[in-house]
Amino acid sequence: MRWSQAFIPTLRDDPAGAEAISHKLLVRGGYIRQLMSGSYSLLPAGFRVRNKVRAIIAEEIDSIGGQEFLLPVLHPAEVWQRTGRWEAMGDELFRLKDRRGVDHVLGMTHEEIFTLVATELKSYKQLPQLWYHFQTKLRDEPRPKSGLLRVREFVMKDSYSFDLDEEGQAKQFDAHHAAYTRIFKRMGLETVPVEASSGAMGGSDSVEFMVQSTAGEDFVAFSGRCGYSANVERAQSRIPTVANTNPLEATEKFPTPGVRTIDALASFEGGAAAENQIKSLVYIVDEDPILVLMRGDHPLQEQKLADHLKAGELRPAHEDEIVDLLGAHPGSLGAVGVSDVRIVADVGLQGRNGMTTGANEDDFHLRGVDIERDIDVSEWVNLREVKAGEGCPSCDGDLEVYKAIEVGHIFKLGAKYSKTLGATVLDENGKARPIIMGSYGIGLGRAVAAIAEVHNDDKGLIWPVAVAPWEVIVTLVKTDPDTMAAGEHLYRDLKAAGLDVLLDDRNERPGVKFTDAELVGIPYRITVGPRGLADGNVEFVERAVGERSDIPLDGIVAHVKGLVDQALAG
RNA sequence: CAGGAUGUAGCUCAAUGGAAGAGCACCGGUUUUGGGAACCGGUGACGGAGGUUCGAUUCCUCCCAUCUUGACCA
Repeated sequence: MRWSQAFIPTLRDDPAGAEAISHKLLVRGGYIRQLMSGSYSLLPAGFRVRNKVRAIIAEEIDSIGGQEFLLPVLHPAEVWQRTGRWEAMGDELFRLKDRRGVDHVLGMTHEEIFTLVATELKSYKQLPQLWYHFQTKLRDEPRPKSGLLRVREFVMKDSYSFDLDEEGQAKQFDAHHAAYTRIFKRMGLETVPVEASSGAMGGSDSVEFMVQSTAGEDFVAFSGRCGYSANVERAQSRIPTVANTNPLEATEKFPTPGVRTIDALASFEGGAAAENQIKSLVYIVDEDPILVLMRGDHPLQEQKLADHLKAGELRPAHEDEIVDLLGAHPGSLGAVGVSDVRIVADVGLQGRNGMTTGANEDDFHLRGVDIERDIDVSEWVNLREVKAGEGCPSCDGDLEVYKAIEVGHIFKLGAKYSKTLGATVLDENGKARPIIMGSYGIGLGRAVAAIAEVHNDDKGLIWPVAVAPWEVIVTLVKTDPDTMAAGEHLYRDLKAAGLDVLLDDRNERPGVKFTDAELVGIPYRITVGPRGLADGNVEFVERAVGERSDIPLDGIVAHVKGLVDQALAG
């Protein structure tokens, strides 16, 4: 490609309102342009990067037996209604009607449609299967942000495995795990696989591939000693046990005028330390209220609650709903004497007595509460969100918590979709069995952004060779006939060697060209000018290193080719 | 959906209740250049609808859009 003919609109200024480094640099480097919130056009350079990411993924998924499909984006609502996700997905699902008034959805994922195709599988002899496609997903995100990191329209590689039994599915899951590790490594991403919640996808085992980055939106709990890693949505931790104090024969109601918070009760005369309080939270789960109990100083991890309840929709109850249910306002709530509401309590409260909690009467609390004795707990669940500094659950080290970008996610789906959509095969005994499935996703744009987020400096992007839009740029420092001729020649030789080359033949000041090359982030630069040519040399710079060296013109192609091959070999 | 912020030229930003400016970009010309050069000339903007006012880009209301802080996901 000749830069003089190329559309690579670089910008001097950061786009207004951009926070994430990848967002700023991808816009400034001429890779992407925003159409609207959460929707970006990929410009030629951006498209090239994405295609390299795509190729790496396709190669690795093919290597574990993947077969590429292309399934529709427009789906009949009826299929989503059959699996219950028409309701479960809520507002995030784009819905539309056709001219006859029939409901349709724009696919946000493809479990349903792939499963439908899989209903043609009839015999265990046809299994296992591994199917995938790269397809646009549309999600009406509540809040798109950070450029390509969180958008409403994006291309995802999603694969789906089909097996006769859990054992076969486990193999495919492990194969994906390994393939994902290779994929991300090849594109220059250091990932950590973490235990995760499978959320609305519905599944059992679930592993997310995380890239540590302050631009990320997930929090990962990590033990440097043993390597334990888990999304805080799932993470466990060890905390010191709290000894019970002040047990009472029976609960005792006492006035607490104006006390509405844990802190206020802790500092209130006759109150109790946060660790000796029971925090009572009311949630509405798919229309029904439930009462959630936590130790006063423990935060609730909502996803843990949602996972436990297998909830579709989960939200804190509104104040009027709370008053209707318990007869008091938030700040004076408790579970003592409550019998007609499901009560889910955190395991951190098990065995506790002498606790203080709201009396379900404004301005009154109860002390001396023995949880097992006084509260009708329906189930004990781990609901606490871990904090940095707490003990690792699998070694005696401490946990740290860092921000991360989720670049890949793999799930075991079991028979959830095959059962409801009728994807069954006959086993050796001629008995129909629902196919056991797994699903595995990687967002292309997000991967590109994650790479950009990690590989940059104050001058711009620094693409790993494997995903760079061009592997090498030839910068003509002057556009006189001799330099042009030498540059053109070199350009042809580099291309003949199989390299992706960009020739900067623009009639611009050298400074402009150097700065642009650095912003765009091309890994290797060859500078051609009259000065060097007089000695038979060109100048060579590796973007990541920045040091210039003179290399004979007749050896430069082999030099660069060698470096590129080495980089691609990993 | 709730809180906060912002909407002025292609981009990044100013100013103003009374004829809207800059830098960069772009077009024409001079300059022919080893780290975002100079000069001359030129094109080009007040998100939308109401309201207050003699007069609104400015003040008010609503709408829309974008960004940002909280729950979903690749």
